[in-house]
Amino acid sequence: MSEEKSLNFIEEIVEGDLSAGKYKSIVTRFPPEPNGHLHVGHAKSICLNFGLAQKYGGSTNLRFDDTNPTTEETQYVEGIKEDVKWLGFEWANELYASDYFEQLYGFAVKLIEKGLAYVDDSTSETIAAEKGTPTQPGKESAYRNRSVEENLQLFADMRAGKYKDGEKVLRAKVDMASTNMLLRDPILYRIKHAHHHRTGDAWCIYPMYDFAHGQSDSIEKITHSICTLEFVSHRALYDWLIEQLGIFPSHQYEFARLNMTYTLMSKRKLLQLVNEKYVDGWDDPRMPTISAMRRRGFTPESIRKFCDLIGVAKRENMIDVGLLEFCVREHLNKVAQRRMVVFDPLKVVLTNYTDKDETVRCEDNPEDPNTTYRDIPFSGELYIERDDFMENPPKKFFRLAPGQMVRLKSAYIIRCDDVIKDADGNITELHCSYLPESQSGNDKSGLHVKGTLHWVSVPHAVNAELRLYDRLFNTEDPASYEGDLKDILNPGSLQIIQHAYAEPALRNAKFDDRYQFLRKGYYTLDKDTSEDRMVFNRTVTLKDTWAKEQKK
RNA sequence: UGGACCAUUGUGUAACGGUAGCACUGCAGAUUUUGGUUCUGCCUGUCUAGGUUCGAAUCCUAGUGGUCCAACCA
Repeated sequence: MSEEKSLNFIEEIVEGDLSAGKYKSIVTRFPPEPNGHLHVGHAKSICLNFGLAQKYGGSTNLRFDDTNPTTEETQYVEGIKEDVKWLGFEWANELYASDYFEQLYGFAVKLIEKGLAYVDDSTSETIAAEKGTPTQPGKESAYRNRSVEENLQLFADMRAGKYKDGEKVLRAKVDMASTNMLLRDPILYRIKHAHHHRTGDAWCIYPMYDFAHGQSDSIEKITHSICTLEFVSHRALYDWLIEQLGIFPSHQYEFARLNMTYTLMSKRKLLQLVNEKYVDGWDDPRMPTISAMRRRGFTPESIRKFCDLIGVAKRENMIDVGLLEFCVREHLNKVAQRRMVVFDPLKVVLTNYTDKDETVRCEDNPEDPNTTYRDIPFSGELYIERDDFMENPPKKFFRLAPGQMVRLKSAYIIRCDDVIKDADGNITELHCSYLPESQSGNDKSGLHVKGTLHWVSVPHAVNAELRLYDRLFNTEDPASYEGDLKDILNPGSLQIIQHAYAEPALRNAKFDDRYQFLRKGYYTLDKDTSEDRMVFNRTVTLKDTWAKEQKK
């Protein structure tokens, strides 16, 4: 029996509408503005919109809200499409608000004819001043009562390019005294002599969000138009315009956007990080963008799982970034190929090992019942992790120490006999003896050791560069920090290990392969990899209870 | 100081007038040739005050707290 999963409030609305017969099927949309790249907050919205249509048998449009030509670029359109696809969703139609410019113009004319819109010659300063404040009513514009004919002519002249930017606007005539600021004669059209990424120079007037979004929804017969909480007060205008225009009544529902600890979600600030070179582009693996998470090695499955776990509600929230990491680990644990890589080498010489061409067999993924195996070359000179050895170990240190034994993963048990140091007292290598009868899978030693270490054979080791990422900010809520962003950047957010020693199987690593470097973390090949240099990104570390124990 | 929306363990999210549950985190233990995984157990919560009701997290009122609204941005 599968357990009944409770519905979120939007699913309840949809189920209510469906069972009441209000709609036969639903239509949703994901409406990004192509002025930046998508981030994990958008992923929440994507999963919600596409997920709803999937669950209830409907369809979802991808609609670019491209009504502001000065900030929007085709480059972003392409990036957004790639991101949505990568997340695993298919849109029914690829649409653009700019497809509707002619229709929208017609809607505006209709409003003018109904006496519900007028051309205003006021400067933006005047309009702002007359708008009033949340506690004081606004003042009606001197141009508010122009005749329908005059408005029609003026609006046509606006379109014809007779005026300069900012000289005139088209405003709705609603209520300057409304307690809802958005109803105080909102601007519908403004003049912008700017090149549009799709319509080129065909237009010099562009509709505002409020006169494009709801109308586009209506044109596409969107049944459930889902957006974030800051649009709650827009809903009154949304409904008013649809009613006055007498067009298909789409309905808007609002949910709380995603906030996550240690991460910035504002497109403006993310752009700033890119422009001021605090990160290396939109897909720098430390960014919360979809493209960055992809490059870093997150899987679409794990992001979808995350979006499922965080839920959908109207309460402001702050999700622990650890939950995202949990979802990534959970999925990667199931699919990642295990490999051994030594980050900070300490040489181990097996004094009783007589050279033979030996390989040891190791499963690629113990979580996979159908796991494949690979042969790893073994030899008398090995690298282990420097911090897997301690000369004076504390209690419960299950790794290597003088006289102590550990198992080398998939190979033998070894004992540390001698610690070799240079003139300055630095440990340069360890002399150990191995127990031939302790061979992995064929252990007749009768011993059982607490610790198992990863290792790499010195003569067979291949070189790789490792990029270890940590949170970009050192404050839990960077969005609420008011000073300079660079003051809260985590200086250790990127640590590069130039020369790590990897087992030879890694030489065949391909892009999109997911690896678990044993006892270290999950890694994936970075696009900076070239013929002569392999670069791996750390997707996320493994849980490390030993590190936690030590902090106590 | 106007209006709108919101308030459940540390963080999220359920409970639709009838036993406050789930996940993450944290803690303790078992298993483990990854101090990973897996498994078991445990901790912590209904913003406050009134009211309605046999019974309130749920409904009502007031208060308190948070978020949003005065871009020719979306």
